[in-house]
Amino acid sequence: MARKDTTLVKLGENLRRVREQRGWSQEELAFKAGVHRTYVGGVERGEYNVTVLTLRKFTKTLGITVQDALRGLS
Amino acid sequence: MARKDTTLVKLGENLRRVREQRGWSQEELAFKAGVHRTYVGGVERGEYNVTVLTLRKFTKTLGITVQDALRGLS
DNA sequence: CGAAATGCTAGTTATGCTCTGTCGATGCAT
DNA sequence: ATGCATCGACAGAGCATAACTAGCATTTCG
Repeated sequence: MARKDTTLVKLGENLRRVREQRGWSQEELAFKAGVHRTYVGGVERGEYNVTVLTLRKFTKTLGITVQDALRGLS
Repeated sequence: MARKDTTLVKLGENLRRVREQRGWSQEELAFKAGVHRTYVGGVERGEYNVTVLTLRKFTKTLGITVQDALRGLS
């Protein structure tokens, strides 16, 4: 898909920031959210065009809203 | 995907409300947003798990933010 | 150094999205 | 009252890609 689209990069940055605040590794977040480890990395790098339901898995696990995750996108 | 998931139904309701406020048919919105006619209907009915970039097509066309579209989801 | 965390690639599976077409409801002409 | 056009719900088939998985390379940091 639109690899490295600025919207997706921004989303990835937001998710990574929160994950690091929680002190979790990508693998920990992946397990808690029920997705694959390498997928978390790809999302954080803005390489995947995530679906709404998958995004909700991340935000619920991280304890933030979908709005938070999408904050500041161009 | 998770057809009729409450999150997707809510998203669809939000998008439909704005489209109707604009006085546009599904086909008009589809054309302006660059997606297919039948897909708009499906999204509004909560039958599709939209991706972030597709959601942005809708929100940009409708002149709202992604946050607006995702407002009030359970 | 050495181990854990992450990056990256390639291949597969599941599904997002397109496209064609049918149907019933509605409205508005003639 | 009967065309006939627009609109939206819905199905089925196919293509594009989101998401999963395994494996190894690289970075990070004690």
